[in-house]
Amino acid sequence: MKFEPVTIKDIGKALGLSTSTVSRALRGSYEISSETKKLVLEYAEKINYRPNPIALSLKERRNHSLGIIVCEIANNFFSQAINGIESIAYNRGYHVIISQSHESYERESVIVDHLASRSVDGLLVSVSSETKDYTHFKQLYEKGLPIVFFDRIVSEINTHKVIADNFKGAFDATEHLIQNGFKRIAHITSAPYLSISIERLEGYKEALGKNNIGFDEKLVYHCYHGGMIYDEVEDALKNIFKLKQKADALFAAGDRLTTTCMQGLQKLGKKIPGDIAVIGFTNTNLGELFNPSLSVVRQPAFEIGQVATELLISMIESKRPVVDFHLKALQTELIIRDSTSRIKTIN
Amino acid sequence: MKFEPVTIKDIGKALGLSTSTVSRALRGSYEISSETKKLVLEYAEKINYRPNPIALSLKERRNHSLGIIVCEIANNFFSQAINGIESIAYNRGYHVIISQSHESYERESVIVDHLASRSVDGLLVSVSSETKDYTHFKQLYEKGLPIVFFDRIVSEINTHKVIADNFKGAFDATEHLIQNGFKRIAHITSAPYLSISIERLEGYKEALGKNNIGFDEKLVYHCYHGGMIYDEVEDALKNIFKLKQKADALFAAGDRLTTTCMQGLQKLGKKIPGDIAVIGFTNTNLGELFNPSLSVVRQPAFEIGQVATELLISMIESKRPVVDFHLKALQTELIIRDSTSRIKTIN
DNA sequence: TATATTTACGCAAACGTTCCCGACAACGTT
DNA sequence: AACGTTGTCGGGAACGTTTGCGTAAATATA
Repeated sequence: MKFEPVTIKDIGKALGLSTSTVSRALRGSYEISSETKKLVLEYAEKINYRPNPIALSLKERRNHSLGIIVCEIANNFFSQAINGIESIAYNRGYHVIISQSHESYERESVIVDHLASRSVDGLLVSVSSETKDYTHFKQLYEKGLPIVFFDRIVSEINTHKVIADNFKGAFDATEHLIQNGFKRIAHITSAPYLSISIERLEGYKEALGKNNIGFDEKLVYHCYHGGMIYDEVEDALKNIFKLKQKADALFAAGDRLTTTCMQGLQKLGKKIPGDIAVIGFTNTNLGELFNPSLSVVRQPAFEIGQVATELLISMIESKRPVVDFHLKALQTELIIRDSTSRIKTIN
Repeated sequence: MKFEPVTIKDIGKALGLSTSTVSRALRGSYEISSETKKLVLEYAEKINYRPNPIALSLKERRNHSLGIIVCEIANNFFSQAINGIESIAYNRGYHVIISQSHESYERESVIVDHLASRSVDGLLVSVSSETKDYTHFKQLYEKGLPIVFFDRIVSEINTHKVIADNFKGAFDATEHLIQNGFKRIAHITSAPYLSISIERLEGYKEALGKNNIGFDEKLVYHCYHGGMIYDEVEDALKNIFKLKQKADALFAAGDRLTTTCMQGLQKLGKKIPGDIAVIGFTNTNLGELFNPSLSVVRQPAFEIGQVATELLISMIESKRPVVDFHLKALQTELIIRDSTSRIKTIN
């Protein structure tokens, strides 16, 4: 099938004008007589003329489009963040191209390449959990492609970064558990080199330390696929219950991780919070429907998307090279429900 | 900031060759000597040359990109469908541009226009719940832009359409309720003119009829924003409980609708299934974590996305005008859990 | 009336690529 | 020796748009 849009040439031909005149008339240039302008405008309206943005992109070397790379859109945090991104982008006249890495380094590299060569004007990225090498980003960035990292950021690239205050969020979650009487708190998190894992682990440790609870490495489990692979999570869970000194609570450090943990615990027949209390970093708004209702640390996903996008667009539209970079950390919200309630009975 | 990619001209200049020679060498044309080819290829590799797809699009009047329009990506059905779309698109060399209508007719028109003028090669769309007028689609379609509708389809445009078997899914859900002893089955659904609403309502009626239960209009409620607006749902729920002849079960006909109903019922303090049994059309995979675990009709979202994409690409790549259109209806899956279990006690 | 200024428009190049066409060697064939 | 082949390569147009420059006619100025 072929789709033949009408061009500026068609208008020119129909009206006996040159393309330059038509172009100028369309833009309302002062050097076109008002009659001609009117003529062109009316005709363009009539035949429903739309400028070809491909041609414009070629000329201006600008696309007015933003590339987004996330691991998965079927993830409450990311779908909310994307809504934030869109809300800003569209207002500023930018289109948005979303791609999913599915936590694969391989796919991420391909996507980055593809997006860059498609001439997106900038990139908004949360790196995949498999990514340890950042040269694919670095190369483009050094060539001048604006990139803003959000959520999972990369420290070795000096650009704007937007995150939730993961340290504080993790600290709050852990301390909440401690205050409710839990002492052996397991921590299931994503790949250890991921910024979010590091930050959240630190917050967890800090809360333990502050409350005079020793840090026990055997209570920390890394699921390299962030909860996307069920067995990874179930294995971690099984290990937790195999410990001689049993864990009495669980802090899950990610959206999918949290829900997958809940599924795993259910499958293993564990009572929450009787056998184990659970709190998770998740942006689901279904937490109150769960059995038991789920205590969560909620990230301001929408706002993170917004802030990141504003920063990116400011980079894109900056005349001079940007040298002053920000790391913005937005506050998380602790929502306490039944999955972490204090155990009343003594078994 | 500026991003200056290397072009075919740069290669030509560096190697003392014309652009045409370089172009041909890159494509491996037979009329270029193998030494020259090697020279060009190696140099291109060295400086990391990437062809500019914008220029290609301009030339070929093809984009190798597909536009997707859905109401919301933060919706289990759609995010899964999008995964299906991507899985096919990327394999076939197409990029995917996702846009959200947020159930607004206004936004939908703008997006359609924008996408079309951005020269996507085709459109995959599930219409917004506000959309009653389809001329924005028709115009483009008649001009030759391939469009495939999925999920919420529009009957008056003759093209490929891919849906779940909504009739059967609704029939199964309703009959399941009936078989479990429920007789006054409320039906909360989306805007009445939406294809999915019509099909599901028909299935619901059919199941009632087959089981000799009279259809009562007062049991059917339309939430025009498909569960996106909480109050709409709460109002419907309140009405249900105000009925003289009380409803004993609820069939919710959408993803967001189902979860929002659950939230509403919780807020109203209703016991499920004691006060009212619930089954919903939803693709959440968290149904078993709910309290009570949720019976659902699951749509093959991923497959729907795949099939729709295959059909779209076949339209795009077809040499001759496509005249033979398919309506594919994929089977739903009934997953029975506790929210519809037979009531044992008599209050 | 001759010259300067304004008004209103067209020409052509450019963005990066492909591809038709033509050119010109170095051959082999009569 | 004259011709046709073959193998390599370059020139230039085209895709749709913007924009610097040129220019003709119309008007204003001297």
